[in-house]
Amino acid sequence: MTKRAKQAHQRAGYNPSLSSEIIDLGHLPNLVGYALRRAQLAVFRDFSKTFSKFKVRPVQYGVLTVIERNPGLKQTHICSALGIRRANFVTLLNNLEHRGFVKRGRAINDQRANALYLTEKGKQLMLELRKANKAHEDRIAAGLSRENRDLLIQMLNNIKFSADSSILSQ
Amino acid sequence: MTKRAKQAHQRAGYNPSLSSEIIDLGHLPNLVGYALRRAQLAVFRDFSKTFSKFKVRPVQYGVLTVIERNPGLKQTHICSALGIRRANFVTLLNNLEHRGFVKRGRAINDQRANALYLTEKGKQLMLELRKANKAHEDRIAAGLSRENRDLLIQMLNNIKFSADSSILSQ
DNA sequence: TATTGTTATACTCTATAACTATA
DNA sequence: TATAGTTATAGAGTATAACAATA
Repeated sequence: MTKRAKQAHQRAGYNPSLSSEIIDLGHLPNLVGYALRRAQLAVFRDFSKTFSKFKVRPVQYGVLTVIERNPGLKQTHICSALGIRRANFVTLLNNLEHRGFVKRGRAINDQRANALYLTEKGKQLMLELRKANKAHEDRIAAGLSRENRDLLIQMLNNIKFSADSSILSQ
Repeated sequence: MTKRAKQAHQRAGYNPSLSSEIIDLGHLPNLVGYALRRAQLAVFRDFSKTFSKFKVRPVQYGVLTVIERNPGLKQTHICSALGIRRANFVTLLNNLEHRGFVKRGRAINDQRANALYLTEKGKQLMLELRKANKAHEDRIAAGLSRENRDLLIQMLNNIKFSADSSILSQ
């Protein structure tokens, strides 16, 4: 790290010499919620680093994936599947459309609705994103056996459904 | 759900009749990052519901726990341990102090620093919060055996450290 | 009456810069 | 020079309300 970068970190409040090892976190490290939050932040950060050259955030990757797998889907359906508010989805989609990855078509049976498709450019992008995502996924699961990785995902899904059955209302 | 509540949900974009089961999410459900995000949102929501009567959010519970276990700690140390920016910690702490749970004392060896302590009211609150947290934790781990719950936390910590060694810089 | 997409808006979270007082 | 706490501020992310066009 350069001296300049170090000074920037200092101004922003980053102090690498302060280890949390000397501080008693009590039962926090043994709580599922705490472990989840820290893990999610770490994974999100690795994702951002991996996808920064594409200017694609996790939620955008999710949206592109769903559109690719379900061409012609309405905006509301995607919102429902991914837990995004209709209102917030508009800006997100505008961005993907302006960049030429997604196209808003007219739905056949409903003049109110848009049918969403990937453009050729969007399909090409997905080829790149899938490769990047593979590398990202391998990295964050590096310390896990195949069985444990599958078990982890199964347990996470189990938590999701047991703790909140109305996940779509977020 | 009342009709009024249902209409409020509708205005806000919530549509319970749209199940994501009919939509192909591709590989998303099999990605650690996606599963983590959904699980974390669900756990956060259960936490908020459980702690709403105390007006305590997850990060506040974390801060109170660390202060309780390490009386006299400086603000910077808590920030470092929990991954909170110094600047953002001020407002958070002001809130806990104004409500009478935490006290800013003067540090003995450093006139710049504050030494943080729980007040009696804060200690009493923690008795209640620990009970609420026990119920919350039992609920989100309801579908997991003791061994699997421990394994889950171990795996989450493993992800955290392998994906990002500079977690404190967040 | 209800739904789809949209705009406007507000609130929380997170991030950086810069200041002061001390070290 | 560096650190502790603070203020100001800007950017995400997420929430609700309300409207026009259409069902």
